[in-house]
Amino acid sequence: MTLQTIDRQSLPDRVFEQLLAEIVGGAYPVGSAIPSERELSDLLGVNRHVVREAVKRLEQVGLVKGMQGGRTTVLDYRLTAGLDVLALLAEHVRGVKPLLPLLVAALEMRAGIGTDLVRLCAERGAPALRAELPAMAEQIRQAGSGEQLLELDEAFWRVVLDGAGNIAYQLAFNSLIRTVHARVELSLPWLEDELRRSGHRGPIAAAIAAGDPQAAELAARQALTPPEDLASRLSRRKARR
Amino acid sequence: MTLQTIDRQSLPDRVFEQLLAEIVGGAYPVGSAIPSERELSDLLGVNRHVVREAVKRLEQVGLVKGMQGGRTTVLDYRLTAGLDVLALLAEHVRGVKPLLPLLVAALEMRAGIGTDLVRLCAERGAPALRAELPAMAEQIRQAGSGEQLLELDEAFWRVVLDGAGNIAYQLAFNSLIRTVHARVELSLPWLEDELRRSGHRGPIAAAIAAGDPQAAELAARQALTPPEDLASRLSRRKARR
DNA sequence: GTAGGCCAACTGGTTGGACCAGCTGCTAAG
DNA sequence: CTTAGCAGCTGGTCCAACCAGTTGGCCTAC
Repeated sequence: MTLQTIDRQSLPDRVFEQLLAEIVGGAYPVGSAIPSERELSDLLGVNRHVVREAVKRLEQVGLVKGMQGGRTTVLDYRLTAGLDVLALLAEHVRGVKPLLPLLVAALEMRAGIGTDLVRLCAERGAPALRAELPAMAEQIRQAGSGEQLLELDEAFWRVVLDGAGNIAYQLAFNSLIRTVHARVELSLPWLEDELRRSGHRGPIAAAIAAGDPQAAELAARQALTPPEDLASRLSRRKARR
Repeated sequence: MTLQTIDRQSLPDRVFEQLLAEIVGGAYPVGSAIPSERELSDLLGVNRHVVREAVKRLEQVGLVKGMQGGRTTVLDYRLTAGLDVLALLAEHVRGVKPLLPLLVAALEMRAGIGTDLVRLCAERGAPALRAELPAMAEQIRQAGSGEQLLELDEAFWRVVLDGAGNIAYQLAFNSLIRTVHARVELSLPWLEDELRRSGHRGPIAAAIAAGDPQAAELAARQALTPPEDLASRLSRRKARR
């Protein structure tokens, strides 16, 4: 038998997930009110403090808005939520149909900020730091495939992020990484494809190390731009499982 | 006397802010533990549930990590936090020195995703939607200056976001908007500058309406790229107050 | 002397119940 | 018919426990 880590979710976590699924699933339309804390407490058989914590989390990520005395109402997350919800959505959305657009959007954004990042890194990264990249790319090439690729690729980008020296990009990258990790079964095969297709980050690393912003940008664009048929390819993979 | 809205912050909000300021201020280095819930409860003269809620918020945004039985320790937010913290940092960081890099980073990111956005919108936005933009640009031109500019500019970008049809960018935009709004006194004058300098979104709107991705990208790059001396200009403004 | 297990004293997690504070809609007085 | 006001909701805060893990030191057994 294979042992696996048991997920020890706290009660508020589980309540949060249920409410999140209900909300993004459309059970509570924008503008409508979710059940009161006491009601949820009864319904879920859990203390009011617990549901309170869960609701507060929803509030913080921008999915609902509560006010003292009034009810807690559902917001349009596309207008109020920050990038952090993307991972939550990817993780808890049910069914492939609504999931694919999320992942494609994340990849598209990764491509956009990725090209900008390599340019910035090539322009202003410290030479010693930039010189590390080719070796890391070589490591990626040798890794071949598997979960280790995710780690190595992330490490590669963290160095680039360091070189670019932009905290906003750094934080956005964390959000995107979390989104991708939320669905490894979909994102890992795609990453393997991408790396194989584009020279395992080699061209990007070389251009940055050489301090050539234009070349780096070009290499990144070629490597990261999601192919036209990405959506269909991802869904085929999913269907094959 | 001029009346102003009184900020009715909840207790957890205020505790959260204090802890946030302490942490980003370096009072608790990465890896160290913050005081226990009971200790904070005593220290701040507030119920444990209140400090608990505040700590939970810190945990959710990725600034600390707690576990049952163990203490709650501080994380390196640059590695663990999502883009949502940027606004929190901008709002609660004290002093101009650490603030400016944050705003410059946000502007840089806005430029990066902005150029990508207008391209996507020009490529795949519905013609009717794209046709709205020139009129909105004209509105911006006529507005001249003032807080209304922020609203009009935001509305403009929301239409572009709609046309680009990328949820990740949409959410990231919300995070950036919040960052900018956190320091209106700095961001508004800069926005006025930018709009005046770049034709009040007119060139961008025209290119998108014409369905010309390359032209749109070029116009956005010219309009949004922060000038070299941005940091010094912002600080001079600040000093002048 | 040291490796090992065990226990006490922390930590955060959860519960119940009470009361405060503010919104909302019904209702009774004008 | 209008309107002031109260009743019954909502979320916000408090208190006082107890449960459930982690940690570190003591203390035994080798």
